[in-house]
Amino acid sequence: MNLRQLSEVLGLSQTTVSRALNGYPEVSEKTRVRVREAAERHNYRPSLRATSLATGRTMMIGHVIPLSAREEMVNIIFTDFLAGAGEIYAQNGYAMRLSVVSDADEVEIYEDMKANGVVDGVLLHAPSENDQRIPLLDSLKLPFLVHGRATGTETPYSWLDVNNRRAIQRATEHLLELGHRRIALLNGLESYDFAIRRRSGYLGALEAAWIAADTSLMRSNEMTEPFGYKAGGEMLDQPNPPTAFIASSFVMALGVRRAIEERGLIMGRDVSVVCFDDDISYLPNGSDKPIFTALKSSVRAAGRRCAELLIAKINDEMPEEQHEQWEAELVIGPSTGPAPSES
Amino acid sequence: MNLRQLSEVLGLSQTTVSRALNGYPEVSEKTRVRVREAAERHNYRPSLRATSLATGRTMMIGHVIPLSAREEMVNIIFTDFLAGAGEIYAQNGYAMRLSVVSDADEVEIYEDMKANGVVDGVLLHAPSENDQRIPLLDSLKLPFLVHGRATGTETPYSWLDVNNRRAIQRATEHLLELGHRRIALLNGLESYDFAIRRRSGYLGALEAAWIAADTSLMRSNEMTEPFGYKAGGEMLDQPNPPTAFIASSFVMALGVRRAIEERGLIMGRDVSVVCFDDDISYLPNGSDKPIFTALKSSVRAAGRRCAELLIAKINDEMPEEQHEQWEAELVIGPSTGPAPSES
DNA sequence: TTTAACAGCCAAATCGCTTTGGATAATTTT
DNA sequence: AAAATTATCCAAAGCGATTTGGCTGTTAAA
Repeated sequence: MNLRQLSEVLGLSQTTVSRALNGYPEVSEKTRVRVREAAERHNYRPSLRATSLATGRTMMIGHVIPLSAREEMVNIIFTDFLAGAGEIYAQNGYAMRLSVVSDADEVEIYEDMKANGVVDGVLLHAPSENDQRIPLLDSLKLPFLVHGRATGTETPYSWLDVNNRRAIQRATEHLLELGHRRIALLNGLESYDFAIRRRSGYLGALEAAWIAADTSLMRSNEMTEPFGYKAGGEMLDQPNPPTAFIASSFVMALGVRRAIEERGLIMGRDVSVVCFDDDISYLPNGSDKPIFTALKSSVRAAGRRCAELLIAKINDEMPEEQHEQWEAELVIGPSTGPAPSES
Repeated sequence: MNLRQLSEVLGLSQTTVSRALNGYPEVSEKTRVRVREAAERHNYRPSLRATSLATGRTMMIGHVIPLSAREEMVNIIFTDFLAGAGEIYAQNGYAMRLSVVSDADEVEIYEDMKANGVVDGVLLHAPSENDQRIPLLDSLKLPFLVHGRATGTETPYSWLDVNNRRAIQRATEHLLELGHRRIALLNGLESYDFAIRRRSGYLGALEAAWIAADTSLMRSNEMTEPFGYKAGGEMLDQPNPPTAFIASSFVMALGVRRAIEERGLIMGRDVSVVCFDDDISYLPNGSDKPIFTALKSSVRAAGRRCAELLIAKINDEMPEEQHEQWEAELVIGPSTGPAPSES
């Protein structure tokens, strides 16, 4: 049943039926009720295809996953972030459009989305330093919101981000206060802006404590369990091993723990570990008591908020670019303790 | 630039331009080249909105996430499965449409999708026993493919599934061969069909070995790390604890391991653990050597294959319903060993 | 040489909705 | 009672593609 058929059944014009259903005032309350009832009775649902051609809106929000970033992004971020965003989208009548795309096509896909008119807005993930997608989206006049930030970008844009620098700085300070001097950083890929900021927080705290950074204690890679295990193990096997680790993700910290335990050491006594915890629903940092000392910030909540901001932007309810910076919460767990005295 | 403008520029009719670009034969090779070049030059891209209204196809495939299942589904399945499916979609010009929906609306959403015409097909996740969505989708004549199976459903439908029964049966047999007699099962939610099949495999193996099932050794819940930890710990604290565990997911097995180690026991010596391993990219069961003895089957590969099958179905290249059952591979790791002798 | 077949192109209808610009009747204002 | 509003409703023009049914010349068959 389409609009024409419904209007014929009712003996009304398509205009009136359309207006009645969409709540326009040029329709008497009596007919509106009559139309609503008929629509209900005949199970009429407007074709979104036609509506979007007529209105230019698709009620879809685009998320692009570049193939190269699959390992890191799809999993860590897309998992809970999308669940959060999806909730808000649903509440507002939107749906998500995910497209996996090879890196070479990454610029073109945004032009396509604009020209094709398949989405009303775009959520940008995991920006790098000086991310080219931002000026591109801006020039395309496609509403977008960035989850994270891109240092060095001159185009103004709206974003929501965790204060990554401050978070890791606090993690480092916490370890310094416990007397640690050899603190390792297992970071995410430093092509991403968040990882750059985290390193900067780490280096800042060390510098403030007059400790020279040791490059043998700094590694950066995809945030997987095996990388945490491997890099952590190698550092522990060094002649002058670290007494503490900062891991950029919970999953990496699991790997570090495995390396520690495999060497007969005890986490929290012999070696301390702090991690950044995105508060992943099915991999929580302990349900009752935490496993790791961590800087915690819910990526699902971020997804929700990003969705809200983007929808506001699409609806032109955002007069100027908005920025939201969240502070991560320091949760003390059993994985950190005083630095072992030198022996 | 739209079709009309392009055709005006070329001095051709819209019909001819459309046909030239879409490879129809009623166009001379000379004009086709001319049209292609002009399209390229003017950066013409057909509006998907208009195309889909005209053709009735949207080049989108729907995935529905019911809110209640968020914890379990979004994460475990959606993570790698979507990455795999997304790859194939991209290769074929499709994109994914994710909608998060509250349970009450779950039936209606499919009717909506059909009536609205927003997707060309649907991928059904995590079917339960006698899943009502299957007859519904069938009656709606919306092409769909089920990842998993739904026991008790009479409607014929196409599916791809792992042989869950056989997998867990083999896991159980492996432990029995090692001499274990008290084997615990930590299963996923048994409202899902896969969990029912796994339990059935477990019970079947026990029965074949003339061992009575002990309900104090069977638990079922969301497949999270904390649940594995909690249930595993409680069982170990029982007067007559199990000597081996079967965990329905890798993440749960991590929880079990934590419970084991916390009690000063050694996994693989004092207590054995086998798990089902979906081969999650960022949480692999060890990169070089496995952590757990496991039944392994890549959920990402399943995503890829499901996408292929569904696309074939949409394109009417599937004469009758197809079924594909995959066998999980038994990987022996250090987490299993002979049952400790009674003392 | 006539006729049939075909290659190449086009005008116009179609998909199903929204929205503009009236038209008509009822109501209010003068 | 006439004029000006206002409340309701409608016809038709869009959105931008695809596709049906024809209309011309050319070429091949009779």
